[in-house]
Amino acid sequence: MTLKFYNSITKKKELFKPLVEGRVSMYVCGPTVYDHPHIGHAKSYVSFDVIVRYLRYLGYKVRYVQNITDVGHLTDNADAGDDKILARARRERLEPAELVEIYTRSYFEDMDALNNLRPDISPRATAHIPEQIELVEKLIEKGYAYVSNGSVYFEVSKFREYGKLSGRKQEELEAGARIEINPEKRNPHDFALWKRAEPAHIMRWKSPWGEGFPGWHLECSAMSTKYLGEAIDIHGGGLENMFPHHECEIAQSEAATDMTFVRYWIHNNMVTVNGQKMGKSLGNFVTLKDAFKKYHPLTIRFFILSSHYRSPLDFSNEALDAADKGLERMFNTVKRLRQQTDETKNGDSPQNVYEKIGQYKKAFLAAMDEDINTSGAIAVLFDLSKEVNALLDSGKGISKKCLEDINALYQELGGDILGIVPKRKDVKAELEIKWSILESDSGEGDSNMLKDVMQVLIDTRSELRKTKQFQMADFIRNKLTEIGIALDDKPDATAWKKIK
RNA sequence: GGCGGCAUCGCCAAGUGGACUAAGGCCACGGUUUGCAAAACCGUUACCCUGGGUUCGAAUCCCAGUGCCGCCUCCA
Repeated sequence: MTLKFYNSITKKKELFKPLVEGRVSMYVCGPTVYDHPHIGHAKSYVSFDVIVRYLRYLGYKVRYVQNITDVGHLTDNADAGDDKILARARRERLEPAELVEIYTRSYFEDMDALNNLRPDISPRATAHIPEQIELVEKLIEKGYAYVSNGSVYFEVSKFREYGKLSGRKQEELEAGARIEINPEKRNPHDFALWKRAEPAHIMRWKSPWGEGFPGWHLECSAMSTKYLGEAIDIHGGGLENMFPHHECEIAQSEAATDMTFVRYWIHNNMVTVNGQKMGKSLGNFVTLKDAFKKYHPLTIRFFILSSHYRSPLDFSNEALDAADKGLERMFNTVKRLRQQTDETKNGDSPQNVYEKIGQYKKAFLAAMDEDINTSGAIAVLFDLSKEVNALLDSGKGISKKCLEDINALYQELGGDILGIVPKRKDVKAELEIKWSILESDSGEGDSNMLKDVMQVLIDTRSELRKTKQFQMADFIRNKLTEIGIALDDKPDATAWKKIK
């Protein structure tokens, strides 16, 4: 195994070696479910999905935990005001639990559409209050935390290594720079483990310190420990969470266990929209539901994977359009391949084809091994497609077995690992209805009547072409194009598809 | 103010010391194919922000500059 990850805490690419051979424990910070997921979520979770898929492909038994934060972080600063879930629930006149349920479902819906595999465990923060309280108690016992007026704070100065992930030194953290001084804290950088609930605060739980709610870094420490143990292999999340969130997680967990919390920290970069940072508070975020109206979810997945997970990604129509076309090109090849597989009876299985398959596979895996270079891996898939198209064009009789093996390679690399090449469905039906697998509104919507009418038109046009009445033939084709149907004349038949 | 990142063809985007005379996608142009198209295939398009330096050798390392961005407040 030569898989390497860029480890944020060492700032180096490192050979990946899990704690327990053959097993990987992986925790990724999940969404706060107070709104529909946006394209930033897509980038993050597609990136980690591919990491999980690849680890599994390499034979690791992965336990992938991704939390659902259903108790809000605060709206503007760390110490005052409503949390986002409460604010939103109030606005929509819903119970917080109701609100959270709606957006949790929305989240999974969109992640499913993007072809992300579900995490093995999706623990809810509110379902783990006892574990969180227990962790706070432990930190108080060990002298890392103190109670102040019904709240509990972590005393940062007690944890020497605070700052080791983000590179921030405690002395450099400017006191009160953008945080209001909170008189309950001994030091402005101390962070809340448990907050006292004001009377109006609905989401509240009983605790040894009175009624309150957990601080915003606590759930990840508590739940990752519960499901993955005190030391885990991989912790993933967005770059913006490096500080303070992950830094605080390290402090809490390591102070409690005296162990190294995480071996590999993996951070993915952010999405910008037309060059501008996209942020929930900036209000310029694009929800996935909106994006899906314009682009197929697989186009968005492909677009995300066409750059590196540690690079920022700019979401623009031009870039998405380009991705859409690129993906369609790849799909066309796969489709041709599958179609020809069905039609082939017998032929050769040339040795050099198998040699090439081996080379492409090797190049693909080499790219993935280098810190999940999906961009490079996709390039290999395009090289392969060029080769396959040439092979299909060549007219040489290739055996069914050989074509099936090429398809299997697409399925393995583009499907199992990257999740962009759909599984082979009923290709026959697929071809009749739409030749682009990209089309989302699948053929089920097409009535038999439409198919019959199309067949009549195509047959009529074929007759015209046979008798060289090209003007009429072109007239039919042009008229169909105008109403959004494209014709494709092939040597033996004519196919049609709906276009945008 | 502190910490960190990025700058590669018209656009997107890999590559981070030697087979780079720099991958791949989009776009454009030329060709093959086609009745004409579409699709496909072939070909053409970059000295890697600027200026120094290290090295036998740099897009890749170091220094300076310019520009852009992120984090330091919740955010994937």
